[in-house]
Amino acid sequence: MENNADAIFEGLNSEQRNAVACLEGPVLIIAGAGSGKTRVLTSRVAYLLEKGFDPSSILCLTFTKKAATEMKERISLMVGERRARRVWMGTFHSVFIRFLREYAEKLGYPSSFTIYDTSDSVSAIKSCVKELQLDDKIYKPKEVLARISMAKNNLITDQVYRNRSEITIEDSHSRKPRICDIYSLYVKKCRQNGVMDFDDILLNMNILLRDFPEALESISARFTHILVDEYQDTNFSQYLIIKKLSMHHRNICVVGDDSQSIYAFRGAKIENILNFRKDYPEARLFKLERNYRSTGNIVNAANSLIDKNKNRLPKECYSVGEEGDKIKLIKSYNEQEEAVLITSGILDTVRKESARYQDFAILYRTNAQSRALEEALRKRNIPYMIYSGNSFFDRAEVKDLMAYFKLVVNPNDDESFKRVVNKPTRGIGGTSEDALALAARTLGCTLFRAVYSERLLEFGLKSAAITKLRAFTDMIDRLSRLVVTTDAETLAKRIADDSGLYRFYREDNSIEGQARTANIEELVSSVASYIQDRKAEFEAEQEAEGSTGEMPVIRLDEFLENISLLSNIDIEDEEDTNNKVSLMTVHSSKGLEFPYVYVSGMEENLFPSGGSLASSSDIEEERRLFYVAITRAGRKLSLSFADSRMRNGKTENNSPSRFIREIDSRYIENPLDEQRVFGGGGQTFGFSRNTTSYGQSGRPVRMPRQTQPQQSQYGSRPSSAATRPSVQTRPSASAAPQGNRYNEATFNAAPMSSFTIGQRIEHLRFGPGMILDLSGRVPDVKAKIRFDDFPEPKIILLKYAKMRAEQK
DNA sequence: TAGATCCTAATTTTT
DNA sequence: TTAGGATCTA
Repeated sequence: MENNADAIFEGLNSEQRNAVACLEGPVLIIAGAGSGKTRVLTSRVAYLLEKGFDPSSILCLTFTKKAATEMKERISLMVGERRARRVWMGTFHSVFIRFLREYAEKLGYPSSFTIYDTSDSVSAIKSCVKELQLDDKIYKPKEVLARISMAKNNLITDQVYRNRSEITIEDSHSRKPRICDIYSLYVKKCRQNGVMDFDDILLNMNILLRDFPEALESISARFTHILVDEYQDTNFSQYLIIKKLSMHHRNICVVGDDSQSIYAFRGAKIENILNFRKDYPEARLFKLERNYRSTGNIVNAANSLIDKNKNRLPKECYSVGEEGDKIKLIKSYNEQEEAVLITSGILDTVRKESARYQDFAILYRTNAQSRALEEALRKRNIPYMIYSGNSFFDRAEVKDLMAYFKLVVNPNDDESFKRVVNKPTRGIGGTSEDALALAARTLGCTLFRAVYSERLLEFGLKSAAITKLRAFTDMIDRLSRLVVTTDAETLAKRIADDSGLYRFYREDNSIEGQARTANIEELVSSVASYIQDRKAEFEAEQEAEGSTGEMPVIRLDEFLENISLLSNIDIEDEEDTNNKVSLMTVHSSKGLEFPYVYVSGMEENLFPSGGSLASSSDIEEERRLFYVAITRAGRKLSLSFADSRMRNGKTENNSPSRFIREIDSRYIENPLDEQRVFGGGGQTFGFSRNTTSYGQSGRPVRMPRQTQPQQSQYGSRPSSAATRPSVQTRPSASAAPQGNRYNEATFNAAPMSSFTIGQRIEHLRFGPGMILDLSGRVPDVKAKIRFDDFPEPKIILLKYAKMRAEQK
C-alpha cells in the first residue's frame, strides 16, 4: 500500500504533492497552463483509492467526455482498471442523467426520457414561435434559445421568468415581450415529448435536489469525495449542484484556472472560482505555478498580459524550461498575405528545425478566418486539419438517420418525427403535416399519438394521407418494440433498411449520393464499434473481477445517449491526426498544446472582438482568451496581424490589437513601438494585388514599393526574382468567373444525348473541361466534369447546362 | 420535389 | 464574401 502511494507521488513537484496529499475538506487548486493539472487530479483520485476509499464513493466531474476518458485511463494505469472503472467519473451531463433517470418519475418525466441536442432545441423553438404566430425574424430561434438557456442556467423556470420584472422589462426593451410565452410553450413541448435539453439536465437536477430531500439525501450520501475539473467554466446551475452534493462532507476539490475562463458568453461564472473561499472559508489553496510546457519568454509574455486583468486570483507562473525565442510579430497587408507568411514560416521551421506538421497550430478568433489560411496551405501542399463544428453529425443524412434512431427510442419526439416523416418521400406533404400538427395541438398530444386519433378527418386530413401516416407510425412502432430486446447494431441496420433511408441514398448514384450512403454506413458502423467498445469494457471488467456474467444487450437508447453527449472533437480525433497542421479557434484550442503556435488576426475589432469592446468584463474575457492562445505554445509563438482584411464582404482596416502592446515588449522580437510607421504620418497603405508576388520557389516576395521601408522586419525573405503576379493567374474556386466565358449569343449548346464520358467540352460559364462520368436517367442526367480552371470536379445537371463539344 | 434564385445576417461552443 | 434559409418555378 505504501509502495503504491509512493509511486503516486513519484515525479510530482512539491506543490503538486501537497495538492494531492490533502484529501480532507475543501480544496482549491489553481492550476496555471501547462502545470500538470490533469496529473494532479488523477493522482488525487488514485491516492484516495490507495487510502481505501470505495471507488464508487468518488465523484469526479469534467466538462468534456474526452477529459473524462483521458482521466479514467490515467487512473487505470495507476491503480488498475478494476478499481478505476468504478469511480463515478464523467461529464456533468452524463453523470446527472444517471441520477435523473432514477428519479425521473418524481420530476414528471418518463425514465426513458431522451435528450435534445442544440439543433433539436432550435427547431423546437422554431415551431413554438410559429405556433404562437410570432415573427421569427424578431424572435430568432437561436437567440430565443440562448435566452432560455441563460435563464435555465440561473434556475429561472418559465414561471419564474414571467414574474421577474427585470427580465420581462428587458425583453420588452428589446421588443421581444413574448419570449416568456415561447419559453413556456417550449417547456410544455419538451415535457410532452419526454425530452430534456442540455440545460434541463442541470436544471432538473437542481429541482430534484431542492424539492425532494430524500433524493438529495440518497444521492449525496453515495459520495465521500467530489472533484471538479475546469471549475472556472462552471455555471450557476452546476455550482449549486456541486455545493449541495458536497454539503455534508465538504470534501470538495475544485481545479481550474481563473485566467482561462473563456465561456462567460454561455453562462460560465468566473465568480465560482474567485469566490470559492468565501463559500468554504476553511478551504486549502494550492497553486500550481510551474509551467512545464512553454519557454520562459512565452510564460512571461502571458503573465505580463494577464496582469492587466483586475478580476483575478494572484498567481505567478514560471517556466522550468529555457528562455527560448522571443515572440515574433508578423505584419501583412491583408489576410491573404498573412496566410502566405504563416505558411512560409511553417515551411521554414519544418526545414530548419526538422519540425513536423503536427507540431504546428494556427489559431484564430473566428472560424471565418480559416478560409485564407486554408487556401495558402493548400497551395503549398501542406496537410492540415480543421477542428470545428460537428461536421459529421451536421450532415443532413446523418441527422436523418439519427432522427429515426431517436424516434424509434422515443416515438413522442416531435422534432425527429417532423424531420423524417417524409424522408424518403412517402407522399406526406406540407399540407398533411400542418393538419396533423393542428390535430396534435388541439388534442394536446404528440404527433405520433395524434396519428392514431379517430378524429383526424375533422382536421382536414385526407383518408389517403391518414393511411400513409399510419403506415409510417406502424413501422416506427414495430421498430420501437425491438429497442429493449435487440442489440443496437442489429436495430440500427433494421432502421436504416425499414425506413427506406438507406435504399433512398444508395439509389442515388451521383457523387453526393455516394458520399451520403457512405455516411449512413459510417453511422451504422459507429453503432457497431460502440458495441465492440462496450463489449471489450465488459470483458475487462469481468476479468478484473474474476466473474463470468452474461453480456447484457447493448441497446440503441444507450448508444444514442452516449452519442448525443459526444463532443465533436472526440470524433474528429479518430480521423488521422497524423502529421497535419491544426487549424482552430482559440476557444477550441483550450487544453491542447503545440510546439509552434501562430495566432492570426491580432487586430482591434477582431481580437479583441468588436462586440466585446463595450464592457470591461468582456475585455477581460477576451484577454483571458488571448492568454489561452499564448499558453498553447511550447517553443515558439508568432502573432500576426494584417493591415486590411475582408470581413463580411467589406474591407476593414484595423490597427494591431491592443493585446500586442499589453505584452511586455521585453518578450517580443520586434515590438510594435520600435517599428517604423509604414508610409509615414497617418497615411494608410492600401494593398494592391501586385504587391505580393511569387518567386520561382513559390515563396512570397515583397515587391519594392515607395510607401514601404527598404527592409521589412517581417517579410524576411530575400527579395529575389519576383515575376509572377500570382493572385490573378492562379485559378481557384473563389476566383471563379461570375459571368460567362463565351458569348452567350453565339454559344450553341449541344443536346445532352450528344455527350460521352471522356469527352472534352466547353461550358458557357465554367469553360473547358472533360466529362469524367455520366449518371442518372434521361431527363436528369448528371455529368461529373473536371473543368480546367477548377481544382474539384463539378456535378452538373445536363438539362440545365449550357455546354458544347470543345471547339478546336 | 428539387433546383434556382433571392435575401439576410454574420464571435466564441460543450453538453 | 458566403452560407443558410425561405421562396419561387420547371
